[in-house]
Amino acid sequence: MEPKIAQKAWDPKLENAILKKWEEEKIYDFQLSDNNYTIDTPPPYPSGRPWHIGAASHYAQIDMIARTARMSGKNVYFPIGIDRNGLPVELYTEKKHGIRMRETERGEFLELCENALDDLEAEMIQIMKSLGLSGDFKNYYRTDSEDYRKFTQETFIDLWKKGVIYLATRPNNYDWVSGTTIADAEIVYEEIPTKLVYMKFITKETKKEIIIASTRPELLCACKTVIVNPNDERYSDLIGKELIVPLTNSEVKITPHHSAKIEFGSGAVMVCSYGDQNDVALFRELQLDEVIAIGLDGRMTEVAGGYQGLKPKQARTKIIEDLENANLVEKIEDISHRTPLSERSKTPIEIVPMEEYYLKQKDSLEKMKKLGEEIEFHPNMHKQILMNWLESISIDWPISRRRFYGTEIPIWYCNECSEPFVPEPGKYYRPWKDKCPAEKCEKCGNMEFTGEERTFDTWMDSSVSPLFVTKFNRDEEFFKKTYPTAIRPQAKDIVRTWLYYTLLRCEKLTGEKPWSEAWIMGYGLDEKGMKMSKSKGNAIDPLPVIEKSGADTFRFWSASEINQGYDFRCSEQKIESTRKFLSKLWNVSRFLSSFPVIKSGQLSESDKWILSELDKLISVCKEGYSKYNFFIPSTAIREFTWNIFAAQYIEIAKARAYGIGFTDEERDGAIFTLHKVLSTILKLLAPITPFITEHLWQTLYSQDSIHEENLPDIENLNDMSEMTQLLSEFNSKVWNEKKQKELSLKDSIKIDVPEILNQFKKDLIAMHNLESN
RNA sequence: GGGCUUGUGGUCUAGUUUGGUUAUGAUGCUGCCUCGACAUGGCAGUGAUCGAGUGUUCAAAUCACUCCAGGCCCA
Repeated sequence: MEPKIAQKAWDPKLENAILKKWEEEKIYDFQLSDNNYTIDTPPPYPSGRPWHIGAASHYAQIDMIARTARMSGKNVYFPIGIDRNGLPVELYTEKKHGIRMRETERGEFLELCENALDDLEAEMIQIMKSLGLSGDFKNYYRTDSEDYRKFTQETFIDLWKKGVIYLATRPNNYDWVSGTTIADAEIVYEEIPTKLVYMKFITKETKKEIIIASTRPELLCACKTVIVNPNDERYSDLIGKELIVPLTNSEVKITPHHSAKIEFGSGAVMVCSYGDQNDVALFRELQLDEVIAIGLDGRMTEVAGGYQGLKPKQARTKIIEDLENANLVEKIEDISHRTPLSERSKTPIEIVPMEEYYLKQKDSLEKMKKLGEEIEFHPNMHKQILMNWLESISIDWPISRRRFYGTEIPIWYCNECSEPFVPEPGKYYRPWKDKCPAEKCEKCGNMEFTGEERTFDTWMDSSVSPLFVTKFNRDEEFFKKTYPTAIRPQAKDIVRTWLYYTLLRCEKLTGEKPWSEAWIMGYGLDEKGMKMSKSKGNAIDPLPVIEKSGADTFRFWSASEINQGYDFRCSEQKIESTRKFLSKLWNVSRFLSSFPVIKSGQLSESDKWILSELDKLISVCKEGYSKYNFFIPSTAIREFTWNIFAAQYIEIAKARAYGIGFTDEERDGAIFTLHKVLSTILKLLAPITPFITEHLWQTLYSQDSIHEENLPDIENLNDMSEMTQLLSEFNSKVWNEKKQKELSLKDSIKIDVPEILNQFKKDLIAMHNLESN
């Protein structure tokens, strides 16, 4: 009989037609029911070309989660969104157009950002679609849409009213030339020659001289402690004693701290507000009172006494002079110092306390730990990232940014008394250009307002994704039936940001956890295990890879090569070689397509054996799927299909399937079993490789989509797995002997079937053309 | 500098939780083979002192400690 499948290999080009069919038949459309399974899909950020191949792999696996749930009988809600707020697009736009954000009119700059995002987004959507994501593309959302930003603002207003948001002045990176705070990403470091001044401090009790080296002597007035390494024997008897600071004559304590390097300078370090980021950390850790020595104008403040009004560099020259005149300098070394500069103005940044908005989090940490305990993590080890982070949180969350492309903070200030006005929720507010909705100030009656120019930290937007997709505050029934969502799939590098902030915000807004499970994926590295980056030139563009090898190949590679939660290496060669398995599956199907699909037959012992192996496979796969660990089913299916089903069983059953020397009932047993095994394999594999399984399923077994089927159930058949190795050893033995005697495989040979394989004797004799006893 | 994590044939990977024959599978390489699904195939072979060291034990890839190298996040 002619095979129904004519082509000799799986052609990835067939994927396009299948995609189109799925779209036309709307098989993944979501209708609200009582059995909803909501995925809090990560909205990817279009930060530049090409998209990260690790991210593409990540989304392929998220789709496997959706398909697994769907084939387990759940009503899957799989929203698709794009995250579009934040710094990267601003930097991308500045570079692309050769402009500067603060020198460009705000509205104009926002438009350029939006256009850039549209371009990058189009490519990401194309990749997600061609990967076969069964998500809701028709209603995909953007975090910079009016709707989403309105929602972010609403949740902020809610929290403002609850009193968990406050303004506070804390140290920030500050570029006094362009008058703005600087994100860490905008700092560049340069080696700059500077003077290391060895100054004489005096112990209060014994009047002993202690030498302390610093590159920032102008900050003596802001010195609050001196640290020494606890292992530094020179100072061990001075720990806890007081020192007199030169010139200012204030008193500070000597504190032990591991960050003091014994070999640098004199080993004793003065801690000032703020010489560098280490000072900030120490002030926080040791709970010191900060002194503001440098103001927003970039000049020394009144605490600097006689140096007030000077720029730090001028003050430094002057203070060194004064120290030398007072004989308070031991020596001065010329050194090269790694200095943080503003990328923009190329001037050294200062760390200056500035007023920003904060969201309270310190008082919620115990609650967060409890929720963290309740959420099931896949793999469980990554729960530790969250727990460790909760242990180390020491300040509240600063949520305001002095940037343009983000959700605006919806606040106006009275020009007269500075009283803040926070509007009613329900509208999208842009205070930098919109008129204040209030007629007059509630406090003083003044009618003039100034809009807030700052935007939110981008995590303020992303952290409400589960609330946005479940229509919190906008569709009560929908929300009730979809929240808390089922699962949060995400990458491991943003557990401390996205996962944590989502937990925090959702708890504060709803009192509940946002999801029951969290699924954490590792990071995609290059083939040598190094981080991929455009500058290193080792980034792999996923689009051509998917176009060449096909989405199923890419997906099967992702499933079978990536151990759950661990970092993984990406190599084009590896991806391409995965295709061999799909080819094997195709040809097995092609062979079976020459036999009719029948409902029953008389099962031989070999049929019972393969069905018992199949039963074991089902149980292994379902166990893997229940943990959303696709490595387990993909490798188990490959092993079974290739090395047991194709290599052993098909060869054993082939002669019987052709019916030569067997009764019709015996023949039908083989044909029935062949189809039963293949159709089960296809269903088991459908969540991982949706295209080829759909094509084969519809060609061989049904008009309907395989993705509307359920995963097969085990039948608890008698375990015959001890036969598997015996059969394959016997078959190898026959094949080897024929080879040694230079016989063709169809030639007859005299070998006895061993006693233990007696039950398979008839099949084995026909298979090998044995002249047997 | 701190926290978490990884290190198994040329390459990738299973096994480490709970120590126990000859360390799993894929890929690569070599040789042979067109036998009625498949040369994108079949068969056979090659190849690992399990990152290094020390310790515990009758027994260590597996447990403990130290070191080296990579990754992620935070300074």
